[in-house]
Order: sequence, then C-alpha cells, then structure tokens
Amino acid sequence: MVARALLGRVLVCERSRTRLVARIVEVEAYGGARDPASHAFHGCSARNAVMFGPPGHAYVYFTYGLHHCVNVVCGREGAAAAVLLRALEPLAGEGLMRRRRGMRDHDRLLRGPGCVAQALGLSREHDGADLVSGPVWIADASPCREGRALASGPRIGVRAGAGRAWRFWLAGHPCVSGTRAENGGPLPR
DNA sequence: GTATCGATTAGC
DNA sequence: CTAATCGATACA
Repeated sequence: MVARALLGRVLVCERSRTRLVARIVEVEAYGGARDPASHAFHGCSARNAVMFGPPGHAYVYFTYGLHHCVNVVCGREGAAAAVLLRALEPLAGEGLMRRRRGMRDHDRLLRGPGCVAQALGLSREHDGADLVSGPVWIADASPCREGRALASGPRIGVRAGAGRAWRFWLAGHPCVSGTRAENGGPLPR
C-alpha cells in the first residue's frame, strides 16, 4: 500500500529561498468512491477533481473554514485514491516553519494535517501540483524509519468509514499526532 | 432556500 | 469543551 510506503520518506519544498525538508511520520489512506470517509465518495467535483486525476499530484483541500490539508494522489487515474499527510518531522528550514506556525516547539511544527499545510505554506493554489517534478516533491530515496516499527489504527476525525485501520505512523515518534488512545494503547511515545 | 457538519486546531 | 469560519451536503 502506498500509505505505508510513504512513511519515512522525505518531502522537500523549494518554493522560496529556504529549502524545507521533513520526514513523513504519519499518514492516512482514503479509498475513493467506495470509501464513505473519502471526499471522492460523492463523486467528482471542482473541489476534489484532482483526486480523480493521475497519481503523484497534490490534492489540497480547505476545511473548517480555516485549515488546509495535503494529500498525495496515489491511485490509477479515475481511482480517486489519496494519502493524507498527517504529520512530519522537521529536518531543515525550521526557522521558516516556526514563523509560519507562530510557535517554537520542534515536535509540533508539522504535527496534524492543518499544521502540515500551514508550515509548508501550501493551500488551494497548490491543488494539483506535481509532486514528482517539484518544486514540492517526495524524495525517491529509501525511507528512513529510524528503526521504528509501523503502527496502524483507525483514522482520526472520521465517522463514516471508521473501522478501517487506515491510519499509519512510525511507532513512538514524537512528531506523531493523536492522543494516547488514538495511538493505540499505553506508552505510545 | 435554510440547517448541519466536517479528513481541524488553539485556547480556556 | 468551545470558538473560529467557509464550503459541501442534507433536507424542506
């Protein structure tokens, strides 16, 4: 599954002079038209059209009137499958991320899907961006999981389609979002 | 048309 | 627990 393959990989953002680099530590998979939790469940629209396009592009949506969330389209054209980037570990460009986020805590700069988009400066205008050719891309290098096990559990914040354990994260990583319960039992980090 | 609810987050 | 705040969806 693409979601698991993304964990430990590195996202690079070269949209400004400052080069941002971050390791993907938590993701959620969304299955397209047959997944009731997916934005694609109700069919193609202006908002989610990118999901129905070719893989390797960014699906960026606006929600709750104030947040953006970033997905990687990963299914064949028409499948509308996507992986939501829920949390990353800052590796380079922390100064710019801190400025955008208005906070200093390293572990929380990219913790939570809304925070990811804010720290990276991504919004609806980046909807459809090609994540292979850049300027925002996912490095093709071997994923570095820092020796951590892969954990999985139910997706956060979804009602319909709960029951599918389609959230994946690096066990015990300090930058992963969610509560103790959501991270699967005691001693999560 | 109006009502309701989000793939959320920060703050009390 | 709640406000913030817009758009998509549900319903009359």
